[in-house]
Amino acid sequence: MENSYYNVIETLLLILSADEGKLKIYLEKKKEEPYKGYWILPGSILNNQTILEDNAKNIYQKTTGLDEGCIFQTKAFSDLKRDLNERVIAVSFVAITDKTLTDIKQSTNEKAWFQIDELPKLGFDHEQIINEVISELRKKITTNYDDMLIKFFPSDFTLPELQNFYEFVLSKPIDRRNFHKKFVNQDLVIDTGFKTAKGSGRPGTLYRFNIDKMKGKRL
Amino acid sequence: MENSYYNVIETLLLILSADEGKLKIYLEKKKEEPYKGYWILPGSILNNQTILEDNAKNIYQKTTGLDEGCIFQTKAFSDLKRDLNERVIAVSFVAITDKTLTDIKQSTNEKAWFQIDELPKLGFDHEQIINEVISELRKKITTNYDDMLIKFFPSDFTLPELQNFYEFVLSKPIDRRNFHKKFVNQDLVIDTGFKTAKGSGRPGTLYRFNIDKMKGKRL
DNA sequence: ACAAAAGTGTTGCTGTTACACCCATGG
DNA sequence: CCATGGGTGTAACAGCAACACTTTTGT
Repeated sequence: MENSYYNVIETLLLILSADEGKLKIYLEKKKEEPYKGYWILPGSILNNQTILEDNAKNIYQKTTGLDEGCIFQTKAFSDLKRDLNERVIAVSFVAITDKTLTDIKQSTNEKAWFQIDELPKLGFDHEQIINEVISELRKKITTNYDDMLIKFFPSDFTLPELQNFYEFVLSKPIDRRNFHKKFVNQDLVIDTGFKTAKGSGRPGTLYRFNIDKMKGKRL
Repeated sequence: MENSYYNVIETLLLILSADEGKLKIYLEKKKEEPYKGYWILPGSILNNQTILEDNAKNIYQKTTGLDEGCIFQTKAFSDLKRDLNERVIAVSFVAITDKTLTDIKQSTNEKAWFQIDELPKLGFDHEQIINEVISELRKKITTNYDDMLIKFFPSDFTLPELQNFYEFVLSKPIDRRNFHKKFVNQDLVIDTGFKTAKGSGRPGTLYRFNIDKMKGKRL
């Protein structure tokens, strides 16, 4: 590999969702060598007539079938040995999907969702990329920096569900009464009037975020 | 320009400093066409045997003469018309320098420091890049996210000096007594025992950040 | 009736806000 | 002695942390 000012760039997508009180990521199983049988992030090589954002959106669309979505750039990775042959620079993006889109949540032999603390064997440096990006993201979610917590709950949720996710991301437990009080007393959530139906135990109140109060709110 | 999977990448450096209570940026004046006489960010084309971080460090070293420094990656810009000929992807980095390094602060015809709210005529899309990156950074400084405020004050400072910078970045005034109390009462700063010498008016107490208390502290 | 999950109240502490006067230095 | 800039106290309020029991549902 000779010295050159031309570089190969790929876009990698971390498709995430708050599901069952966990932070989950979508991965695909590699069907051919190299890394056959390993899991990888969806991605695509960038051509010089496309901007990074469009490349990321295209992957998102092809992968999930969704047109809209919260997608944002995170970090560029440029280690010389990232790929097996020439150096490929990866620009990572995060896409956040609503937990209620259960149709794309079906696991098959080729694609599946994983809790970010239970990742399978990953190809290339994708494990490192996921860890770096998620580590940054955890801080943003738990402080609601860039309104990141809101983005994971665009539709209705119960406070225990929100708390489970929050505790999972924060990796430590929080007092339930204080958590509840904070959101209700400060009008950060709005009672939809609906309750959860199924399951044992008392049904939970379904809330949604009060965007006006929640935007810019620091947790 | 034909379709290809090879891309040109440049690294652009935003060298910043908290000086005289303002946030300032280092710029260079372009001596040749295109954009002759306009100001631009220092930068360098990336070759495929170098990682982005090293490229940024090299620019920093050549520009400031300093070996060490707080440098971190911010965002990649990939608009098709960024450059005049083929599309060049810019990966921006921020470098924060100590305000006390006054020797590199000397303005010449070719290089100078500007307050980020008083930028000169800029070449390429560098104004847009600066605005985007600084807009993100302002939020981090004022909330001390990623300990960003600390990074701008590695050495001694007076509380009024810190407050001036803070108000400049936040773009709104703060009560002096409350600002003082916050930092002193919570032991976020340590009295060095020294005072400012020159100037009219009562000398100010020189503090430095109490790193243990300040790390992770949210303002 | 019991198991499972959701809901709630009080108290003390800590930090925030709003507000006006005194102190140390140089000229 | 005056101009300039730095340092300080208090009271009302808001949010946070620590604490255990009751309510609603399904089985």
